Amino acid sequence: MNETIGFLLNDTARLFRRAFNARTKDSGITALQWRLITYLKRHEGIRQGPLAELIEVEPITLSRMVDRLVEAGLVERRADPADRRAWQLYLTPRAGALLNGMREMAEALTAEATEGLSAAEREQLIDLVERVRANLSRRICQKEKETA
Amino acid sequence: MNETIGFLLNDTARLFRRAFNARTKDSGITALQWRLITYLKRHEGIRQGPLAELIEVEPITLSRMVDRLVEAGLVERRADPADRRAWQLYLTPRAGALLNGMREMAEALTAEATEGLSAAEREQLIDLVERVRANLSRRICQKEKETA
DNA sequence: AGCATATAATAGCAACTGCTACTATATTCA
DNA sequence: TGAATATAGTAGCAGTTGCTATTATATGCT
Repeated sequence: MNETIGFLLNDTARLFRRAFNARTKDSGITALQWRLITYLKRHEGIRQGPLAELIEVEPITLSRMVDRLVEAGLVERRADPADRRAWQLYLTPRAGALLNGMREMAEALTAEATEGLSAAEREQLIDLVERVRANLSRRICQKEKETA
Repeated sequence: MNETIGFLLNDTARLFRRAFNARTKDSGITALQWRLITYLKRHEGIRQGPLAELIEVEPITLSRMVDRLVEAGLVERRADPADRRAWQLYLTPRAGALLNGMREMAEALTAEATEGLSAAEREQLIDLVERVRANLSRRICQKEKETA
């Protein structure tokens, strides 16, 4: 009732993260690192800036996530031949191996989290949250409107 | 489509937090601190452990959040006369003053975030996310089942 | 060519989060 | 009463996140 949707989302996301991390404790990879890797798999060679924009985090946040993944031997930074300021990001073979083991667990966790929801309700949940995300996302990018 | 509900929730919650914090930058209070204060307002005198359980964070997480709020002069720790290990938490008058100014902003932000959603859809969103949260919450507390 | 501006990435700082381990106090039970 | 156990809270460590400022390089304009 007096529960704000923002806090509700935050709580739920945190519980999700916690459950995910508890299941991957031994593999040494966290929920968010796994997510970054799944993005990277579909955009190999991407530079940090565009990747940060893609997942909507600040460049510095991505930079440090990449730091850890490089240190863990899962991601490789290669100098961009066209721009000496930039890095291109690539997965290592080790990351690919990890991905396969994770997918199953992630799907199982998603199933547990949405237990009791019908297929239609799951779709609706995703649809509604996506619309909220789009609203919030749009709001942030409105800084660069005035020059148009 | 291949967007996991967990990551979607996480993203949306993060964007929400970011938007909230951008609006309260000058007041020096963050989204999560505000949330803790709203809980505290309804449970003055509560001890840290029960409060942590209430908002489902680890005791140490709450402990450090309280540290910051005490330092900011918004919360007061008083020794529990019945248990010398425990603290009772109280809001300072300054916190009450802050609360009033925030509520309006929070409601406006919620309205922006749910723009384009009908009243029925908003209710459904909250209902669905609450059910997911309950699933995740239950799953964590299952450690202490076997002794029953 | 040379200067002004923009961009890619990072450094410092701080808040949020949780795991494990620990201290201090309380409770239970022999 | 005294030892074993449980509980309240905290310390250390590490990952995630973003703000502001900075460095290095690229681009645009004169």
